[in-house]
Amino acid sequence: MAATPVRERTRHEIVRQAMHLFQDRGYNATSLQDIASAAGCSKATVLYHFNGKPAVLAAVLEPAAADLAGLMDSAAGLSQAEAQEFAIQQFTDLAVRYRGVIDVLQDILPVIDEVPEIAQLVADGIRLTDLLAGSDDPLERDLAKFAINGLLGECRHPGERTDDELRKLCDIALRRILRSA
Amino acid sequence: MAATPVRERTRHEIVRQAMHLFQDRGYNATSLQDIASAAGCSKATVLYHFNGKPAVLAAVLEPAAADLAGLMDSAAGLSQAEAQEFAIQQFTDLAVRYRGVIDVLQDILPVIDEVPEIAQLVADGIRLTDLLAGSDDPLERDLAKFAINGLLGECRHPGERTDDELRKLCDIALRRILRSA
DNA sequence: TTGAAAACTGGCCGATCGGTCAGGAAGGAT
DNA sequence: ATCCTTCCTGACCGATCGGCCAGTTTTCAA
Repeated sequence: MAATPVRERTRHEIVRQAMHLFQDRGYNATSLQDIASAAGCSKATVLYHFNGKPAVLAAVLEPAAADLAGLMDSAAGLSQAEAQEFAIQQFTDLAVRYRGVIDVLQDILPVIDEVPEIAQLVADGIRLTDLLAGSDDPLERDLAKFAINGLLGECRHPGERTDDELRKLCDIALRRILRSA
Repeated sequence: MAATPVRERTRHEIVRQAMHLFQDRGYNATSLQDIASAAGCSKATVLYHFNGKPAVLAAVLEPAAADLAGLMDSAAGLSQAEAQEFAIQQFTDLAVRYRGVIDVLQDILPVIDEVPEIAQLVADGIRLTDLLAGSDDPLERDLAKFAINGLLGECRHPGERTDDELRKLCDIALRRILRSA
């Protein structure tokens, strides 16, 4: 019965269907009409609840962005070595939990800086790179970026791998490339 | 001078400008009009020389695709260990030489199977993954895919790194993740 | 029951896309 | 100079996109 207002029910369904469509076809290839049809409402309704298509994207990414932001807060004050181990473990977790959402980011990368709605997410992602690097060495920082790119790509095609398989793969890959224990 | 027919001169300029635009804004975000304006001709001229937008993409990727195909031929008959070392060296070379072109692929990945014009390039890319894996172990094959994804992402933003820096980075990253000598 | 607020919608708009076509301009061999 | 081929273009087309708005339906507290 839910004291859930009508507003939240529709919003939630729109976000849910948008996530599925963004995963399947990518953000750019998904139209507001596609989202509306999948959610069982009109395109105008989508725009009634969200202030434009980028706002829908931001809502889809919001849970992951919030978790990442919290993760970054928790890492404050750790030593470089501690932070790297922390980042490997937590980011692997995050990648598995939001594997579908991360997939969505791939389609946005070329124009990610033109989407102000997710600026905080992008900023936290860059900070995460620093943590993963575990050092100020430019080479190690590049390798950390390399690792993140690899991981982003590997989260594609959900369903082809179980969560545990993906977790193991991410953990091994990150530790190999970052040369962590 | 130049036995170069008019045809080839215009075609070449279109491909050259298309490559730049695909790099800067991505394939999907580049319109035929953008390409035509940059090449100093009309959109109709672009479509006179190329049978549709995907054909322009195929022409941009053609040199890299040809080199990759040749590389795969050379690898035939090598043992798994030999092939892995061969793949690491040659693919690093290829990535550096065509760093801009590889960047273009990023924007196409979600719908790459819907572009028949570059099917051979895709097929060779998959075979390359097998070579890099150096084993039939599914984990190693996934790690090879992980490495390729990382490398694809790292070829972005040309100009931020010199060719030598990129070569070194790719070599180190591939060897770490593939645990090769 | 009623009336205002919230939720929702069909229809329309301007812009942009890839692509087509009839016909003009340029070039070269004769 | 003639003529045919190659090269090129402006105008146009249908489709689709994100977004907007006037107006209708639904919800719910009073």
